[in-house]
Amino acid sequence: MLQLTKRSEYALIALVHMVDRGDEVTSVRELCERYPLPKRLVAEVLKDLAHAGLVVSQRGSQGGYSLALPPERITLGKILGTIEGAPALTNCDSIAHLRDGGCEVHPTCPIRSPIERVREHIWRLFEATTLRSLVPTPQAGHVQVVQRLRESLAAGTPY
Amino acid sequence: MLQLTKRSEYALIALVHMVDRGDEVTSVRELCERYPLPKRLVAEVLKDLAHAGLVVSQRGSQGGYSLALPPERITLGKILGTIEGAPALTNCDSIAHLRDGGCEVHPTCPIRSPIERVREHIWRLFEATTLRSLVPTPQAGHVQVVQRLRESLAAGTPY
DNA sequence: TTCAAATAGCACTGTTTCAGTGCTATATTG
DNA sequence: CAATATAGCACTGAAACAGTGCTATTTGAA
Repeated sequence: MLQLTKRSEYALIALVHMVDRGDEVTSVRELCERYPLPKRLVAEVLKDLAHAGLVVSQRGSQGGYSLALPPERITLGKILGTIEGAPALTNCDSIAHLRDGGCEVHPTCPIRSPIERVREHIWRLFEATTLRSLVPTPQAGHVQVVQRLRESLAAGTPY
Repeated sequence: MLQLTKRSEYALIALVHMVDRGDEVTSVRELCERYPLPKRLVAEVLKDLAHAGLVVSQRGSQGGYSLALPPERITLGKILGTIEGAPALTNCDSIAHLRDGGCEVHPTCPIRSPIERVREHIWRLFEATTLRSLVPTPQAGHVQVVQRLRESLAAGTPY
């Protein structure tokens, strides 16, 4: 349940790898030599990340991808939003559905607003989680996320 | 992304409705008269909830379902776990996959343990969210969830 | 007793989403 | 020019999901 797609998984692997690489470009070939990933699919994912401005591409021989922003400024929310689309927990608040005239169950639907709060909390977690904090070695990222969550709770917002 | 299934949505609608009903049984017909839901599918969902012990069924005429536990003791985690199966964010830690010898990418996979922490945080949120707190009218539930999250953070667990 | 209303159980179908691939064009380096 | 990369677009097979068909069983009431 609530499973991330393979695309998101590959995106995270690639991005974390690029953090280690620093300014050097990372090619799809390099990624697939280190991890057993399907080359063409990883290429598609990286194209999406480049289109979203999270990575920059260098075409041609010796080309590849590198981070477009420092890893502290790339959030898990932005990554997942790019690969999997806008966040939604129930079908009520999917953008496509709202465009068609809103939730059919609403306003009698009793779970819409409460579940939305849960969704928003998860989304805040994703937006508070930086790419830097996903890299195992430095511990600073984790502290930062906990700090921001504390602030979020202290601000009085439910959940 | 991270969309709940229709089954989970129907389960939540039914359970919230049962909170309002109190000790009186709620039939599938009653639910589908109030909300525009597919009757047979809602019936399947309620059967699953009954099998998991979250609701008790009363067969025969004038039968239906009612909560097997007070709404304070039914968690969102238990509900979603029942309808959608065990929680997993990446494909690495799906139970079926682990049974087949573990993640193919691991141990070179750099994102396994960090993303697992995110998953655990979301799961804790689900387990800290009671059915009572999902019912709009009383505000006590929300306070309770925030309190439990504060305790979780104060205990020093990351995220 | 008979009937109607309800759950129990099981299997099936059509649709959608997803993982992965084919193919061609374009850019860059040597 | 040739090799190696990304850019773009479309397609296929498989899996998950929404929803339905059908029959059996239980219960309450006429």
